[in-house]
Amino acid sequence: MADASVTRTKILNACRALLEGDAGAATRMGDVAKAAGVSRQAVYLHFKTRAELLIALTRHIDTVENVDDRLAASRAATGLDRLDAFIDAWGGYIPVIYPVGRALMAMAPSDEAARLAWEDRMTAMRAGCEAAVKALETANLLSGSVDRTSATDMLWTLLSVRNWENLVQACGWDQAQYIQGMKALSRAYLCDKDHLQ
Amino acid sequence: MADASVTRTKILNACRALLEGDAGAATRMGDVAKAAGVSRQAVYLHFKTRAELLIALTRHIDTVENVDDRLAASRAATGLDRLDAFIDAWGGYIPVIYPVGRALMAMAPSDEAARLAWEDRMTAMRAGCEAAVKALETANLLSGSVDRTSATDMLWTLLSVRNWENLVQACGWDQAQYIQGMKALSRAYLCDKDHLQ
DNA sequence: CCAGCAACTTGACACGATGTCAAGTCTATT
DNA sequence: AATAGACTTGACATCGTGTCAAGTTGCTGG
Repeated sequence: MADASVTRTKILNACRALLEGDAGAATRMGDVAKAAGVSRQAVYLHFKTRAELLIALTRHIDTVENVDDRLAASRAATGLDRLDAFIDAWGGYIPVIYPVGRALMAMAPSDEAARLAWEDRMTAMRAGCEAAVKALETANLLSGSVDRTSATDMLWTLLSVRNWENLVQACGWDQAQYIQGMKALSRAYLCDKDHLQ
Repeated sequence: MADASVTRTKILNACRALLEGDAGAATRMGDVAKAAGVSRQAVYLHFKTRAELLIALTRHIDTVENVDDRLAASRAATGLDRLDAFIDAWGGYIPVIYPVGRALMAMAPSDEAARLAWEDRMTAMRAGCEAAVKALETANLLSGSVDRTSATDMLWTLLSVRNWENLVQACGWDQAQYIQGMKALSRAYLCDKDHLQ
């Protein structure tokens, strides 16, 4: 399939490296081409638009970094463990997709395709939040003062990439602190105080 | 002073109206000019760049909407009341600056001036978070498991415009729900469970 | 009354990035 | 040797920002 083309892969890898570098989200199509050692047009032959390139890159990273495996662990757990496992899995994946995510988020206001693609990813992540909330509910750990939807909304918001960005990038938290903080935070909000161990 | 110029004010008001309208953050300099009933150049005579216009608009809104008065109430309160009052004040102000903030945030990745200006505002907001945390600490209500800085970092993150955007715009919460949710959330994280009423 | 200044208009233009187009080159395959 | 596919080259359209220069209008002080 087209996904296996050598050039295509070179472009994706070059793009990823640039997004992780100093230029970051400002990376241009020409920069990608140069870094991949191909012409600018070659990039357009594989990806019709910049948004398409970035979207393809998220999928490429998902594959290379095994998102599915990462998230599998959380699906096995129940109760509070499930919440923790999900935060470990997703929270641990954020730094991985962050560079592309950042670029995609940056162009979202002006590019419908980018916006939709990122929105889709976030909707998928929301399903994980919902499952975690359901697991809490099943274990009778969900606070009586929040319904399932609000709980999901809130957890989804708390685990947003923006919040990771703020804590880790702006506040200088390290990854472990972030994970711990998010576990404590969501637990504090979602669970009844007296039900906690 | 220049801030009083009729044309300048017309431009600011037109810009604000457009940012609050459908076009939103995509509002162009030409659109502003047209809406203000002046030439595009007139806009540039008053504001050197788009970023400068947006920054001036935030200040204009601050004045018109009395940010200072809004925040004054929270400065009088102590303990848990201070946290609540701050959330009421800041949380109630978010929808007001959101349209400009959104435009400023959208251009932040590519425009240093816009980034710095928004960062400054957020730093100012952080001071309010820090004061609220200090008030909790003074009242001996701050959880023993968080230090003052992490508590401030977290509260600052929770009260970010992005989180408001996510809950209110994406999840469809109404303003009152948002305020209530944030109060419950920050209280749950920041305060010791047994110290709560 | 008019000289002069300040604010605004008009229209052209440079720039930087995306995306398009057409023609040419290179190479593997048959 | 002909063909097809992948890539290159270089020109070009588009769009928004920001700049520039020359004109217009209206107010004001001498």
